[in-house]
Amino acid sequence: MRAGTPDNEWREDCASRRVLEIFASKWTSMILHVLHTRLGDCARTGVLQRSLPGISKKMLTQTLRDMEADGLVTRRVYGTVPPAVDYTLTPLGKRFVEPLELLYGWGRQNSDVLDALAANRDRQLL
Amino acid sequence: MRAGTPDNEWREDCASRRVLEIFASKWTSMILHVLHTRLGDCARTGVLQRSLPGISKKMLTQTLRDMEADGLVTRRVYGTVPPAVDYTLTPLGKRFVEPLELLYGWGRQNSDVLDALAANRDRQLL
DNA sequence: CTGTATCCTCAATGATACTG
DNA sequence: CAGTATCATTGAGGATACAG
Repeated sequence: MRAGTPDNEWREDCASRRVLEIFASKWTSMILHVLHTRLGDCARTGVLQRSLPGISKKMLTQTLRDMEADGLVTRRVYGTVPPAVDYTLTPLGKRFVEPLELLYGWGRQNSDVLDALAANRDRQLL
Repeated sequence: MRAGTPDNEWREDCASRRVLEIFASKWTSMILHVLHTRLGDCARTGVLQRSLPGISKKMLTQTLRDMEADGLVTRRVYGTVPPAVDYTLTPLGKRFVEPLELLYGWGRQNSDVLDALAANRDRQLL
């Protein structure tokens, strides 16, 4: 597959496709969004969890660690008892908020299209 | 989870989140993109397959059928031998090209950010 | 040419309980 | 409070062979 792949914009590593891969994880986009728009780019673990109804402790930590590895957030540990940890959006992370909000903005302004799609899906459940 | 979910923008069915769900499937976005930007909104199965290096016949058909169910494309079968089938982007489908190209456009103009992310990931593989 | 039918694998996600 | 460790689930995606 690698050898036969044409040198065009459809390669696995083309810029366009990589944008979507970032948001492939179920929670990454929501963490970026809530962190930036509601929590001032920085928040403690507990605050994040309460801001993301439905997320489990496991997925929260796991996603945040992945984001840290990607350089999207910075993890700070305070040597207190009980322990306190917070996550801050990095400059790189902030840049990824841009395309995300672009998408969210489109969704908010085009809810009719999304509703039409949902209607089609419901009709399918006959 | 349903009962305890606050009535805010984080509900499973909020408009913003649904935009990303559309592109959750690995091939949907690429089919939309190639169909619109390179194939004049309509193409036969074989053409699509050759335009999407790496896709299997199974995933191609499956994704196209899902898109048809969603009202994104129209499937036309010609009673010829050998059989011919083509898929045409619906008006609804065309509207979903918009946010997709928005995202792709951002990616093309910000490849430096995507490269930075990739670099972080590589560094992680030490 | 187009599509179906199996079988298979693996990674993402979640539930639960435990630790410092 | 923050995080780790298991275990289980499940659905997406792919390989292959067959069919109309």
